[in-house]
Amino acid sequence: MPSKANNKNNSSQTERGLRELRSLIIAGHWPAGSKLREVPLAQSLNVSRTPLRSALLKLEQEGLVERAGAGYTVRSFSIEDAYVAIELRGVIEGTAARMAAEKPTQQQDLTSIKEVLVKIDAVIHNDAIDGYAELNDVFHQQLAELAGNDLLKNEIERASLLPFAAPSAFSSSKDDRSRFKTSLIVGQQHHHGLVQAIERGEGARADALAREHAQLGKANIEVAYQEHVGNIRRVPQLALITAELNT
Amino acid sequence: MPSKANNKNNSSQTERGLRELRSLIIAGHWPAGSKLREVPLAQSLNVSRTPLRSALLKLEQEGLVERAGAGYTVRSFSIEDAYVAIELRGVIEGTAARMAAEKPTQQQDLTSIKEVLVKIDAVIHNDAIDGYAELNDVFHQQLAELAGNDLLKNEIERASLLPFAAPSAFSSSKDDRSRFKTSLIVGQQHHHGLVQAIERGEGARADALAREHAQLGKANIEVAYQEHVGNIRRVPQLALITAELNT
DNA sequence: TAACAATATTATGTATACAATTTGGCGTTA
DNA sequence: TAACGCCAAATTGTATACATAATATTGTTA
Repeated sequence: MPSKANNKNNSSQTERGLRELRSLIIAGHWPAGSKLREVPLAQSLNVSRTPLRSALLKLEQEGLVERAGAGYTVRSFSIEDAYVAIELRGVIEGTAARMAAEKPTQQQDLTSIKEVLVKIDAVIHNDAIDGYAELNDVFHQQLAELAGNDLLKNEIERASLLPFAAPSAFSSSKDDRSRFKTSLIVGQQHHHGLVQAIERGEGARADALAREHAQLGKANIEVAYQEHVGNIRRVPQLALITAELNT
Repeated sequence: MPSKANNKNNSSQTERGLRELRSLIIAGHWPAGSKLREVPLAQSLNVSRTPLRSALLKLEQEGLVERAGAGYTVRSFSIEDAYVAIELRGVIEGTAARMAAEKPTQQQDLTSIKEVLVKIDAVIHNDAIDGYAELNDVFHQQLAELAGNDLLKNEIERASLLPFAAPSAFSSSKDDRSRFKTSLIVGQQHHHGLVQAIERGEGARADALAREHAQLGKANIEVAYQEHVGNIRRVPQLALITAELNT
C-alpha cells in the first residue's frame, strides 16, 4: 500500500501529542507559569507518558515550556520578549540575505522565489489577502534557502518558531483593514528589494531590508497589543504574553 | 547530608549519558553520518534506553545528531558550516551588545564585566594564557546578560554550543604561540571596546566590535584547518568536520 | 542475471511497573 | 509563634516488556 507520508512524522503518538500540546499552549490554555503534570496531561491527550515526555523535550527546545525543578512549566513571555524574538529573526534573516547576496548567485537560483513574488503581487492586487500568510511563509522559506547553508536555514526556522515571531504572525488581523493592507504593500516592497539586492550582490542592502522587514512584525504586535491591552488573551499570538515583565 | 547540587542536573542517568555521549561525538568517536543504535549505545554508556533517548533528543537540539528515518545519525559538518556558525554567534552577540548599549545602563551593571576585563588583562600580561579560555567564556556570558533579556541570553548560549562555535574554541592552540598571543591581545582590545561602547551608548560600534571579534574565531579555525589539512581529526574542535561539503 | 516481492529479522516506538526524588504538611522544639 | 526537621504523599526518573514499523535477505520470476 503506497502510504505517501512516513508514519513517524505524522501519525505517531509523539507527533500527535506534540501538535495538540503545542496548540493548547499557544492558545493560552494554561496561564503562564503553570506546572504541567505528566500523568493527567498524558490522559487528556490520550498518549502514554513516554511520547508525552518526548513532546515536552521538543517544546522545551521550541521555547514554549521550561524546566522548573522537577517537571515543566508553561513559559511566560513579556512583550519585550516578543520584540526581541522578532528582532532576532530579522537579524538572522538579514545575515542569510547578506550571505546570499555575497555568494555568486545563478539566475536559476532566483526563479522560484521570483515566482512567489509574482503570486504575492497578485494576491495583494486582488485584495485576496487571506492567501497572503501562506505565500509569505513560502517566501521567507525560500529566502532562508538562498544562502545555501542548512545550518543557517535551521536557525531561521528556529527563530520563527515562537507564535509571535513567525513571519506571518498577525498577518490576518481584521481590526484595521486599511492599516493592514498598507503593511502588506510595504512588506512586499521589501520582498522585491530583497530579491533585487541578492541578484545584484548588494549584501548590506539585503541585510538592512530584512531587518527593516522584521520591524513590520513589531509594528503589528504593537498595534495588537495596544488595541487589546488588558484583554490580550483574545489575540491568538499574544495569548501567552503576560502583561508584566518576567524575571 | 548537604548535597549542594541538585541531583537532576548532575548525577542522573540522563545527564550522565548526555555528557558522555556528547563528548564521544565531539571527540569524533564515530565518523560523521554514523547511525547510532540505541541498544548497543545504551549498553556501552551503562544507561537504559529511556534516558538515552532523552539525551539524543537533547543532542538533536544541540545540533550534534540528526534524525535519519528511524533513529539518529551523527551530524556531519563542513568547514563552511563552522564559518556560518561563528558568523551567526557574532551576529547574535552583536545584537545583544547593541541592545545593551541602547538601553539605559547603570554604572553598577558594568562592574562585574569590568572585573573580568581586569583579570584577562592580568592573564595576558603574565603570559598565563592557560587561564584565558575560562575567563573569556565568563566575559561572553556577562556580555550576554547585559542586554537584560533571558530569551536573547539563551540564544547566545545556543549559538555557542557547537564545539567550533564557542567563544573559546581553539583558544589553547599551541602550534603558533606568537600568532596566538597576538590574537589574544586583539581580542582583549575588542573586549575593552565593547564595554566602552556599551557604557557610552554607542550601539552600532558595540555591534560591529562583537562581529569583528567573532572573526577571530574564524581566523583561528582557518589556521587550524590549513595546518592539519588531511588530518583534522587531530584537532579536537575539528574532529567532526568532514573535508567535503555535506548535502 | 536482474528486479521484484514476500518474509524474517532487527530496529525504534509505546506502555507500564517500579525506583528515586521532590514537595508539602505536620509535629516538635527553641 | 516561628523555624526546623522529619515523614508521607505525590511526581518525576528509570528500566523493561511488548507493539509496530523499517530494513535486510532470500527466493522466485521475467
